[in-house]
Amino acid sequence: MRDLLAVTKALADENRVRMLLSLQGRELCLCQIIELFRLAPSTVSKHMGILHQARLVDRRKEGRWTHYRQAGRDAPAPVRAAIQWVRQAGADDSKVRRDAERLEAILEIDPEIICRKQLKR
Amino acid sequence: MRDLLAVTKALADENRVRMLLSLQGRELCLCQIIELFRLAPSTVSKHMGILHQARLVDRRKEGRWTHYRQAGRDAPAPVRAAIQWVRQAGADDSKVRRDAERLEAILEIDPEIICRKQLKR
DNA sequence: GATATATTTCGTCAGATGGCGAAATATAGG
DNA sequence: CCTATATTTCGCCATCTGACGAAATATATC
Repeated sequence: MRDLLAVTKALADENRVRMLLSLQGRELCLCQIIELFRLAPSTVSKHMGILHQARLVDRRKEGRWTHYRQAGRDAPAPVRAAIQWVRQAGADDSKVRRDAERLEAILEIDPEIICRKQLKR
Repeated sequence: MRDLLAVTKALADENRVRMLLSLQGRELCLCQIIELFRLAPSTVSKHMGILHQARLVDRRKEGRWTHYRQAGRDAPAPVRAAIQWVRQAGADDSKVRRDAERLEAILEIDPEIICRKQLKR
């Protein structure tokens, strides 16, 4: 029940659902997610922590950067099923689609530059 | 996104998940659910309302009684998928199992008698 | 229609949650 | 080791949520 609720609670927030879906097929570093959603770094970090604790996303640390991606084969079956469900249920949502579009633009920019900009705010 | 979040928020509470799973294969009237979870009638009613609004449960009014059951074929595909997911993810949870056991005992009793008892509290 | 009763709605309260900025932490590079 | 920088942790505040009891609603029965 604890694991189940960790997943459902993680998915019970719009921003977290959109963050999870923005990791479709690729890995993103925190600053890219911050840029995509334009929320405070601390807020995004907390959200990703909640997704991570529910095992919905994997975390990879590389130097100063933290990369996140959707949980893979090693995740528990119910968690993988949950990701599949969200993908289907959110597939043709307009916000999700617009996130994907904006993400394309962000991926054009060198992450180094993105982070510099964020400090100035 | 609204529909998706209605479902995940509905499932982000332990009592609601257990209530949904107590409707496994059968219909229950509100007073039976109240008896099973020993929460205030108003609380249970609100929970069932949230599950209903997310379309996870169907509601059938018969006289003074309201019967609830898991959503069926007419529910949207993502909702049906969500129910399947919860069933799997909660299948061998100890609380869910104990709920099922206690429910068996409650089903032995005439609902009329259950409701009378509840008024006296 | 008056009464009993099953459920819902409303008002309230305590605790959880999401947001932020400031401070702390960790690591790369001079 | 000192600085810059990417991220996390902490403390705070506004809002949301789940719980209850009281009151309102709906319906069966007298």
